[in-house]
Order: sequence, then structure tokens, then C-alpha cells
Amino acid sequence: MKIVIIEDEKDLAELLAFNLQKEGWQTIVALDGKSGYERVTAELPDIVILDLMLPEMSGIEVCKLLRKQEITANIPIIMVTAKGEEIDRVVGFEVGADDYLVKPFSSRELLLRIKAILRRSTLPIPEEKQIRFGQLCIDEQRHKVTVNEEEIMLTLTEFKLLVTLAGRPGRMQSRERLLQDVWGYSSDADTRTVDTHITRLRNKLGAAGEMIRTVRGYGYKLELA
Amino acid sequence: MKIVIIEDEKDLAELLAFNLQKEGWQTIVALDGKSGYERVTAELPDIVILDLMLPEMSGIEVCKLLRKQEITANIPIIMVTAKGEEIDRVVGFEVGADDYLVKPFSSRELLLRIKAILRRSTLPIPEEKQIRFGQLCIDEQRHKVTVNEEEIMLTLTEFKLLVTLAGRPGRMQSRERLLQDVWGYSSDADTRTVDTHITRLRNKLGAAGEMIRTVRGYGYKLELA
DNA sequence: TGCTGTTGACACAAAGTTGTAACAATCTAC
DNA sequence: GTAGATTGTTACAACTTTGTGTCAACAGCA
Repeated sequence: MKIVIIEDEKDLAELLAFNLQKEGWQTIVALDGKSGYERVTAELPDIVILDLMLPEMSGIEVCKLLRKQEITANIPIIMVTAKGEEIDRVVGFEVGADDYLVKPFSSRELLLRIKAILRRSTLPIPEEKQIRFGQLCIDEQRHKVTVNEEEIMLTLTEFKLLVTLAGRPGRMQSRERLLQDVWGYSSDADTRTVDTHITRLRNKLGAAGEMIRTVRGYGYKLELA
Repeated sequence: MKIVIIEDEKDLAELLAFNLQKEGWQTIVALDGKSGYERVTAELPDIVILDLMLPEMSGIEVCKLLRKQEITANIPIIMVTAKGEEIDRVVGFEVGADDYLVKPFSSRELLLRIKAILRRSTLPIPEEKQIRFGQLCIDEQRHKVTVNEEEIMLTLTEFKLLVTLAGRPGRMQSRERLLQDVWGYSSDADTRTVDTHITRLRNKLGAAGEMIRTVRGYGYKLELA
């Protein structure tokens, strides 16, 4: 199993390489975006670890380029971002990374992600994962939501919020929890912000929005009508 | 939930302990590496906060020792480092810390990290816990109560009161006890307030409300009809 | 550059919840 | 049986919590 690590912090790159080698991986390290991209196209690894901020060429660009070429389009990519960086657009939707990690992270954590991704990608047909919930249908892969087969346009935040609610259907989730899961644990957004987005979601979902129930004094839950 | 804080700055340690206690944690503070290590092995907490620079034994050594022993190997560790100790971050992960925080940090930040880690590590099976009691069915996760499969809408206080009663079925519970368990230690509500809420509960529960029995001169209990 | 859409915050309105007090009903001990 | 204690019930005003419209900041984009 071959892995390419594109990361300009040399210490971190070597640490990761070291730990992955211990697990039996063949590792290739690149310290900037351009050479990283070249190594990937040359080596065609099983997975790529890609820092977002890189000299020469940013992680996003590398990612886009890899996705564009058919031969590299399906190589799983794990993005690595520093704490403050905008990760939203990176994940899945826009650029096409398969997962991401926020620095600092442990090698153990990285290994878990890698394993999770490999498990996912080696499945014969990573079939469409749809969540159906009454008239509501969520296609996480395609970032597409329909109510009664009619598409609803949601913003990224709204979508993530809906997915998070649908991910634990029926169970109530506190505003804090939602904040963490949707906005990330380094976010310092107000918990009332959740309310605002719930309102927006409810409006956009129309009748299906009634499935989003308020649990007064606690948070929200998604429940069949 | 138990947490061990190993931190030689006494003020900081106490501040953290205080804030964690407010969140319902049982906190144990150790002011040097050696005693900290001993406390962890003795108490087997759910998580460890570990300063890097410590008298007697450094955080790194503590971490390594904990990881070596099977019984403590999987206890999540959050490393705390002073600003200048950047290189040590890498070292921290090498020995297997799960996350780290750079001083100064807020209690809130720490709490978020703790929650994130716990969610990751203890997630395995947050199994559905339903309490059945005759026709009465309580689902704490979903914040849902049914009587004869029909949903009953309860407010948070009513819900907590019912859960508390159901948590010690058949046994009587004094008003003071209920006040503490439902309203919290710091509440200064009148004990008669409990009566009011019992009435409300009985009304909402209909026939099932008769299972809430008055223990004259003492309090209430929940008992099969 | 301006335009467009998204986002988080905030303020006010709306809705729901709560503790208390007052009175009624019930129980208990004598 | 009756007085006193205890509990049930109800109404309500204060208080919390939530809903929602608006706005400024900002990013992406042409």
C-alpha cells in the first residue's frame, strides 16, 4: 500500500511517514504542492494526505487537478488544515477531498481516518448513500436534498445542519452539540446562530420542515411527522 | 465522569477543576508528574489533562508510561503546552497524546476538546435506552414519552421529574431529593413546587399518572398500578 | 470593481414554561 | 368529629426560551 504525503512542515511530514511505515505503508513525502502533484501522478498511490497551505501550489489546486484527471480522480484524499482555515469548501462538496483533519491531530487519528476511507473505497460499489425521512430525501454524496422529489437548494451550512440532524434521527441534539458537529469545535459562534439556521432550514423545507422539532430548553431533533 | 488534571500551576489547575466540576465532572488534581501518574493509574479516569513541563516527571514521560500499560493505554490524553514549546507538539503526538492545547487557553476551549475526544472515543454504542413502566414508555434520548403508544408532550422540567421518578422505580423520594435531582443543587425553589409539577405530570399522563403515588409526609414514588 | 449569496449576530416579538401563592381537599392524630 | 397538618389544584405574572426579520461583514465571482 502506497501513500503520498504532501506537507510542507517537514517535521510533521516525517512523523507521519514514520508512523505510517510502522503500519506497513510505503510512504512518499513531498514538501510543496507542485512536486506533490507530480509524485501522485507518477506513483498513483492508494491514498494522499494533502496539506491545505502549501508553497508553489495550494492543496486546493492540487486536489482539483487530481480530480480532473481520470487516472487520479478516484484516489482518496485526506486534507489537512490548520485551525483557522476555511475547511468548509474543501470537504467533499466543492473540491472533492474525502475527509479532512484539523491540525493538530495525532498519528492515531490519521490512521483511523485512512482505514475508514479505505474501507469505504474498496467496497465494490460505494452505492449512493441516501437518507430518506418521510418526504425528505438527502443525498449526502451529491449534496442534494429533495422534498417530494422536488429539489431544495440549501447552503452548505444548512445542508450540514440537516445532515447532522438526520444522522441521529429522532434523538434530540443540543445547540452546543450541533454547533460542534456543524460548525466545528474551534468555532466560537453563538448558540443562537443555530436557531437562525434552523429557521432558514424550516422555511426552505416547507412542509417537511415541520419534522424539525424544537426541544425547548435543550435543542432540536428530527422526527417523522 | 472522572478527569485527572496534571498541572503544576496551581491556579490554573484549580480554575480548570472548578469549571469542569460545574459541568458535572469529578476532578482530581495532581501538581507534579509523578503523583499525577500515580493518580491516573489509581483512578482510571475517563480523560487526562497533562501539562508538558512538570516537576518530578515530565508530561512526556507520564504519557509514555500511561501508554505502555494496557489498563491506561486507551485513556485519552490532552496535552497542555506553553507557547514556546512548539517542537514538543510533535513529540507529544509521538508518545500518543490525543490532542493538545497551547497556553493560554480558555476553559471553554478545553471543554470543547474534551467533548470532541469523548465523542470520538466512547461513541461505539450509544444504545437506545428506553424505560418501560406499564403503559408508560420513556425514551430519554429522544425526549419522548408515550402512554399506550400515544405521545405525551412534556416540558423539560416535567420530563426530568418523570425520568427521576422512573430512575428509582418503586422507591419513594423526598421532595428535597427530587428538587436536587431535577432542579439542581443550586436551586432555591420551594419544595411545594414539586407538588405543582407532580400535578401537571399526573394530568398529562392521564391514567398512567396514577402510578405516581404520594407518600404522605415524605414525597412521591412511581409504582405499577 | 461591484454584484450576489451566505453567514453570524442581534433585537424585538411571540410563545411557552415556571414558581408561587391562595384556596380547596384530604388525611391524621387525638 | 375536629383541629392541624399535608397535599391537590388552579390561576397568574414573571421569566425563559425560541422565532424571525434585518443588517453588516465577507467571500466568491464575473
